[in-house]
Amino acid sequence: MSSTHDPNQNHLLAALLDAEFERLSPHLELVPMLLGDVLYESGGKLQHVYFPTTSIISLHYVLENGGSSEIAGVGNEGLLGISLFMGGDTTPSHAVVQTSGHAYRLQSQILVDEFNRAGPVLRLLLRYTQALITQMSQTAVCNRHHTVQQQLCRWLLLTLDRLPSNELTMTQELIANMLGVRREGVTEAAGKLQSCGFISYRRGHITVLDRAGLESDVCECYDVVKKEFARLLSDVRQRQGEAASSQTA
Amino acid sequence: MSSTHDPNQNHLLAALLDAEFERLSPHLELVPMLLGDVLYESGGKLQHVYFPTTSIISLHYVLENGGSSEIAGVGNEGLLGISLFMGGDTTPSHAVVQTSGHAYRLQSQILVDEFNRAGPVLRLLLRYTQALITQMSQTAVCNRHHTVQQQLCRWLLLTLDRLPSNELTMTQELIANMLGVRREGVTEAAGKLQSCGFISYRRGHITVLDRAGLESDVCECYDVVKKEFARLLSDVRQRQGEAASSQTA
DNA sequence: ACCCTTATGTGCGATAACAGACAGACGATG
DNA sequence: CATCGTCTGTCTGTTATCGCACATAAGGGT
Repeated sequence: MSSTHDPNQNHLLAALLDAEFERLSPHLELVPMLLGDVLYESGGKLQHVYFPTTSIISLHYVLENGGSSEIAGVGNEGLLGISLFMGGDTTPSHAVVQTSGHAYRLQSQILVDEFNRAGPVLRLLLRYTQALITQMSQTAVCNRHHTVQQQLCRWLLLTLDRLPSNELTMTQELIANMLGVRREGVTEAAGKLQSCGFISYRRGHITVLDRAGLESDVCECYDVVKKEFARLLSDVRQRQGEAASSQTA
Repeated sequence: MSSTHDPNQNHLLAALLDAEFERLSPHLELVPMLLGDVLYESGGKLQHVYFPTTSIISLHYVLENGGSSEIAGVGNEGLLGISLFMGGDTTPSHAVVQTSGHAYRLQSQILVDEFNRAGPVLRLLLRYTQALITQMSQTAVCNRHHTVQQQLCRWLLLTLDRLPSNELTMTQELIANMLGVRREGVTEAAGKLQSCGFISYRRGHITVLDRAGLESDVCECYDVVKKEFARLLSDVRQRQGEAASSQTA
């Protein structure tokens, strides 16, 4: 990874047909994404859509009392900014960079114009949106029925799938904000995972040592989301059959 | 309500322009919807899309252990079957009739064809889908952070907004399934609301006596959802400027 | 090498919701 | 009017998570 950047690192961009890619390509702008960057707040209007390559963006809702929960993450499998083409321009959610890295961005209007051609790009983006809906829905059920530890496993695995390495830079406090639980709850759950040998961590860095171990602890929600993404998006990897098509984990 | 049925009772159908409505109208079929009817299960394929008029449909996810949670409701403000035009054909969710009544249905292909014209219908349906996304997201956060009683208030108000009367036919057991909590939890919360004089109930029938009372107990989630629906869909009430445009409660 | 910010560990009590069991009471049905 | 299935009320104990307070430690900056 690292030094060379390529739009194909984003699965949606990689799935475009040549004709569509050629139209968009001149407008793609590589931008660095830094941990904590706020891309929009509730009701804010996006100037760009972002196609992450090595970064991960967290979509979450914030309550009046300060509580919050992540409802979905956006990594190299997707894009940030669906409200632009869905027609609402804004959403009540917040978008924050959860993992530093890069993304390609596009002026909103460029994507909207392409969407309005009502061709393959529209169909691809709508399929992605449906996969995102599944992720949000499953998160809702998971919030209700599963333990913090199960949810931590789910979150770790979903994050891991979007990263090139098995190490993530992330404090337990931030994870707690994502999951909408207390920091101490994450400390406890992470401690158990570490004593099982599944992960090891030190001040803001988590290394996954035993992916299978996490998978044995995770709730079904992880699988549901992964399978739905695979079903909706795996067969659209159309252009340049090359590169890692490891969508299904 | 009752004896006369009119497609305009569904806000989405009412929002169509004359030209689009004329195309779809001959294919609309009025069907009764009975409490408990299963319209689809996880992965099942819909033959029709449904535009509820006096019925309400619950979308929920079911876990392997039998637990479940409603992630959104669909009443006269919307339609059931977004996965058909989003491109996935199916979703992992279940759809069950929550309140008996009627709906207009349309052969899937008819709606998909209309959607593919990429005209006003596409734009309307996508705006509705975005509103639905907000509802799902807010439900996810609400599941995490708010008490059963607050969620019961939210659910009662959202249901009430879709009904012509202030009485709903619904056992506490069914409500518990919707909210993803125990039946006893609903009994307790409903008991408090009754002793406050906000509602009264008897074996499967709940009458809302003091709507403002419920609104004073509800969490912010109700307002967020209502306002987002109003923002996204109130200005699309295009055809026949008549009728109750009381989208905003 | 030191300090000092910041991340992590841990120990309370409090609370909301769960799990299961059972009593009572409504109201449809015959 | 009597019966019986089903809905509702309530009790017990248990558990997960919260909320807060504070101790410890890691590691970057000067």
